[in-house]
Amino acid sequence: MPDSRGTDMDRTVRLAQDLLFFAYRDFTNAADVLLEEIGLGRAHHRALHFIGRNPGMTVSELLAILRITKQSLARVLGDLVTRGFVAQAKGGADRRQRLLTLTESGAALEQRLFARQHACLAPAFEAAGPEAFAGFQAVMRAIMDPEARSVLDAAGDTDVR
Amino acid sequence: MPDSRGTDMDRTVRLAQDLLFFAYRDFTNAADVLLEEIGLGRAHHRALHFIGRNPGMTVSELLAILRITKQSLARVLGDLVTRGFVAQAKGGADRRQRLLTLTESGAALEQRLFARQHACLAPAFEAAGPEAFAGFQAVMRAIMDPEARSVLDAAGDTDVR
DNA sequence: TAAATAGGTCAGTATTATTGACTCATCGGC
DNA sequence: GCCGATGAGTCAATAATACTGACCTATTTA
Repeated sequence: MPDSRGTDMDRTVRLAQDLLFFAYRDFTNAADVLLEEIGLGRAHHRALHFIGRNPGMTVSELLAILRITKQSLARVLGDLVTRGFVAQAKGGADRRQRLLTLTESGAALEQRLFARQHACLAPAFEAAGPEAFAGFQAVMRAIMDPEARSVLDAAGDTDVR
Repeated sequence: MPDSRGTDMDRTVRLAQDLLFFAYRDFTNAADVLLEEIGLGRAHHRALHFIGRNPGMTVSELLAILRITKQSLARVLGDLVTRGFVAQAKGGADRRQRLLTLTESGAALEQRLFARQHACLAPAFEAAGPEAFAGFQAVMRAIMDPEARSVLDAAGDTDVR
């Protein structure tokens, strides 16, 4: 006999809190074993993911997406550059910028990490069906702030349908 | 001109990675300002949330849900008990157990934190509509591991519809 | 030329988590 | 009633991720 208090929307929000916690936990866990083998953390994975998704992006752009400080990113990015997973090139238009790309081995690593999360997510989407995915996408987009939505659109995350 | 490589499902999974990252980030951020005022962290919020949702749960059950170690929980739970937000009662059937409940002030605090996330989530669900929410729920349930799904069911998270 | 911007760096600290090794009280089966 | 298993708590050391604040360099722009 759970929460029978509150409005319908209150109960919906409580449910959603649980859904977000468990789904996000298991989604991120999917890549953890591999990350530990390599000796990297989730922060490194996030950086690899977004650099792979937006090749040639600047450090500022990555900072804006991750919403962490320059000093926090420095450690992570330093590790990735040192170990040869990420390359930095001077910007053409603005030579102060460092354009970030994955190296060949960085792309290979990202691919292996991607495979883990693919194994977690793809069966879920198959099971739930395309209409459910459309609803999922609509809700997730509505939850995030407008700036994140435009980042998504800029990245070419058009409805995959 | 983004990822045109990979299968349709590959692109769907890439999109989902972004959706999960941004939505979860902004969902958790919603309560952060209030948490900082109170001098607590997200880990404290998670504990308050699940204790409020499952009153009388044991420490073991909470550990199983959060999937952290006893030592990690000890700090968080210690803070919450010391500051009078959580009460511990000896179990009736098994007196080794400590049954966790929110105190009056704990429930009040959880309510204030809940309000922040309500303000983030409710408008999103209103905007996306009930069918989208159903799809969101189906996908999120499918992403999490079976154990988490049964925790959800046990908590009375029946389809809110 | 001067201010602003992109990026990097050093130093110190906080939060959340980990592993490992214990103690104590209580339960349950024999 | 004893004894191993279990629920909970604790001490100590460490790691990952993040923060603030203060600087520095190179480059762009007004």
